[in-house]
Amino acid sequence: MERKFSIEELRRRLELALRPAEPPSLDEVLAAVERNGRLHGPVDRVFPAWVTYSEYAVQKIVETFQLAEEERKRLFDFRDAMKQLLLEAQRQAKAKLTAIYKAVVDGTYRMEGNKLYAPDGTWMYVREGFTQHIIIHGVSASARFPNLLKMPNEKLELFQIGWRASDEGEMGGRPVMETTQPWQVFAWISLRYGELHIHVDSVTLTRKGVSVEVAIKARGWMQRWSKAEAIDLVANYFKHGGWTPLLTMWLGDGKARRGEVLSGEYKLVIAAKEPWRLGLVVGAEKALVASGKEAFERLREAAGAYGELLDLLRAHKWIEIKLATNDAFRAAYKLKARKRGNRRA
DNA sequence: CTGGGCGGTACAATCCTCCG
DNA sequence: CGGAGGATTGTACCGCCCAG
Repeated sequence: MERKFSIEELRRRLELALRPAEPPSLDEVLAAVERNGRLHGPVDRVFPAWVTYSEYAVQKIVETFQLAEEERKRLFDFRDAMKQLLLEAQRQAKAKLTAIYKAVVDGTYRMEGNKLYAPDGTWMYVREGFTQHIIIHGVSASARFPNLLKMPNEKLELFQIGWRASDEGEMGGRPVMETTQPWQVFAWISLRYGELHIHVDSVTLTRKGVSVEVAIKARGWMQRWSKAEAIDLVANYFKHGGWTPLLTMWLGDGKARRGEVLSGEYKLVIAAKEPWRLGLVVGAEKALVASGKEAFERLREAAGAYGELLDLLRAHKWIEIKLATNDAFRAAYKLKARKRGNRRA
């Protein structure tokens, strides 16, 4: 059944998006990132959450990695650029959504093609069957990100291939990442360091509040692999016992199944158009690449120093690997979950 | 060439129904 | 009443065009 555009539903989502909200605490932000990697909520909560996360990540990176003065400076510049972009995007999003909300309430809006217009010309995509979102215009910046990991080129390339095989795209011959998950920004640019072009792309109205899409182009790298080539490379390395590209591919397109891992069921399932290239086919466009606790062990080992970064980023999929491979971590996690459950009950 | 605007859509993630 | 699988929703990935 095709989703029908409903003005009542739009109004509900706009109210949620514009609801006054306090900025979240760092703990709340990290809890959201650990849960499913995403940040949702009113505009006044989501943008500050992104800022808080970026500040946290940069601070942690500085504390964790040995960096030269110049590299630290670049990191702080990157953080400041992100903050400025996010706050500018927040203002623009708020202004646009407010104008649209007013038009919806007053009944002064007008539909044309895929767009809903407010009287002042502000518009939003509302096409049937697609996500309602506004485009953020002119909020972009150049920045540089240091080479934190300083790994040998051969190892770096293996990680890059995995991202390319999953979430990484291409724009004008350069690698790009568009994401609504802040941990992915840092996990990715650490492997595509150097000159970046950052762009706040759009703000989507979801049932749980808005989400923000950030696009980053790595200007210092050429895109060397097509999607299909990268997937073949991952499969080939894996056939010969290489787990490194599989780790980043799993971070991108792996199925996160925390419940199964917590109940002792260990399966590495990856989404792919041609799943047979990767392993046993388990349902439409899904491959069971490996199973057993050892598979998660291999992924954790393959991470090496990259694992330290994923640790501090609190990436939800990395947490799954840790839950599968670290008994103390799993026990602490279950204890925390139980406490939360008790409080609620 | 790069940056930016516009838009399209495949498919992953999540929700929810319904069947045993 | 749990969970398989279908339906819905959101995101990730893509391409084209234009200006500077």
